[in-house]
Amino acid sequence: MRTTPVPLQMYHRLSLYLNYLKQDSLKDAPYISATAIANELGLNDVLVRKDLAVAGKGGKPKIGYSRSELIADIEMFLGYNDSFEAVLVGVGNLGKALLSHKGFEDCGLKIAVAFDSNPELIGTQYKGKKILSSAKISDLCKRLNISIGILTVPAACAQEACDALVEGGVRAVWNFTPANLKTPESVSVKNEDMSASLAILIKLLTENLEKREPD
Amino acid sequence: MRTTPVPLQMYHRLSLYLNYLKQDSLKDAPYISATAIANELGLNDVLVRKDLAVAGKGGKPKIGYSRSELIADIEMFLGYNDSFEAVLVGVGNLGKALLSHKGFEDCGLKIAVAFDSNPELIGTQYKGKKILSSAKISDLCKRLNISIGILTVPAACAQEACDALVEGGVRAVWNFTPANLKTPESVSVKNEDMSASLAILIKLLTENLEKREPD
DNA sequence: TTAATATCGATATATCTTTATCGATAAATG
DNA sequence: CATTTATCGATAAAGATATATCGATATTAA
Repeated sequence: MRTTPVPLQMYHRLSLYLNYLKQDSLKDAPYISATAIANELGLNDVLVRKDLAVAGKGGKPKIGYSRSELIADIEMFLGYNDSFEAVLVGVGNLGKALLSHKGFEDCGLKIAVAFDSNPELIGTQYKGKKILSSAKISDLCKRLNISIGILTVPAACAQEACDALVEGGVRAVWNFTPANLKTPESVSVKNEDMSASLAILIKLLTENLEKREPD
Repeated sequence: MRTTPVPLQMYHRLSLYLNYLKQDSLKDAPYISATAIANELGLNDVLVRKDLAVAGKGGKPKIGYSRSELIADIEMFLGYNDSFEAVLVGVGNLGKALLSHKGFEDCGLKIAVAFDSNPELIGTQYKGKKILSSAKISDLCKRLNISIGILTVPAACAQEACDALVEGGVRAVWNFTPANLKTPESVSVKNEDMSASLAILIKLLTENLEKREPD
C-alpha cells in the first residue's frame, strides 16, 4: 500500500508557521529563526528547520530566514496562490460560520455558491453568497467547474449530497459530518469529525488531571 | 522530551470505530470482525485489531467482536461514561453550531452555559443554554467547577477569553480560533485550526489532480 | 468426525516521523 | 582581527507507528 510521500502533519505545521509569521507583533522583524518558531509553537527546532527546508529556500546561519520570503514560500508550497472554486452544501449554523469565515480566500479557496434544501433559504443570500436548491448541485458544479465541496448537512443526507458533488465533478470533499462517506478513488475526502476531536480533548484532559492528582 | 504513551491517533480511530459500530445498518449484527471495520474505514486490519486490543476485551476467532460489548468498551475507554462540564465562549455562528450539536452529550460533554460580550445576546438563551456576559467567565467556571472551555470567539479576543477560563480553573481548552494560545502546563489545549485543515485538503486535492492529469 | 476457513492475538519487520549531534557559516563582540 | 555566538543544514540515531507473518482457535461444511 502506498503511503504519503510528504507527511500530512507537515502541511498542518506549515499552516501554523504561516499563521505565526503573519502575526502583527512580528511585522517589523525582517528575519526569524527556526529556533524561535519552534519555541513559540512548542515544537522541536530541527523539525521546524526540516519543514522549512522542504517548503522554503533556506536561511542564513546566525540570522534565520527572511520572514517575508518565508511567508511567500510557504504560501506557494501550500498552493495558496492557485485558486480553487468551492461550493458549500448545508446552510445551517456551521455552514453559515464557514461562509462567514474570512481567511479562506487567502488560502485560495473561493466559495462560489451554497446549497440547501430548505425552501425558506433557497433564493436568498448569506454573506453575499447565493443559496440554491440542493437539486441543482451536480448541474451547477459541472457548469462552474467546481473542484471542492464543503459538506455541512445533517449526517443522514451526507452521502446523498456527496454523491451529487461527485456527479458534478468535484475532486475533493471537506466533510464536516460524522458520516463515513464513500467516494470513488479520484475524489479525496478530508473529514472534520467533532467527536473524534472531542475524544482526543477528553484524553488530554484526563491525562492532565491524573498528572496533577496522582491518587 | 516525553511523548504520548498511547498514540493520540488511536483515540481518533476509536471514535471512528464507535461511530461505525453504532450505524443503523449494523443494528442486527451481533458480531463484527476487525477485518470488516478495517475495510469499511480504509484501514489496515492489524491496526484495528491492535486498537481494539487496547480498548476492548478481545474477540473470538472466526467470529470477531461482540458489537454491543465493543461499543461499551470503547465508550468506557474514551471516558464517555464520565461526565465533563463545559462552557462555550463566543456565540457566533460557530458557537451556535456547537451549542446545537447533539452528540456531545453522548461523549460525556455537557455545555453548562455560554458566554458572549454582545449586549444583545447577554441574558438570552440559545438551545436552552443561557448566554452570560464574558466578564463572568472566571467566576462562573469556579462556581460550577467547569473543566472544559470551548473557544469560538474572534482570534483577537481568544487569548483574553482563554486567560479568563484558566483563571476559572478550566483544565482543557478546545480552541476553534487560529490564535496560538499560551496556557500553563496544567491546562491542555486542543486546536481546531481551519486553515491547517484546509491546507491538507488542498494538498489532497492537488495530489489527486496530478495523479489523473500526469502532465 | 475431519477438513477448510475466517479470524484473533502475538511477534517480527518495515516504514515513517521526530530528535540529537556536529561541522560550517555569518554576524556580533572585544 | 581573532573569538564568541547563534543559527543553519546534513547526517545519524532514536522513537513511534503501521504492516506483514504465523500459529492457534472457533465455526462451518463436507
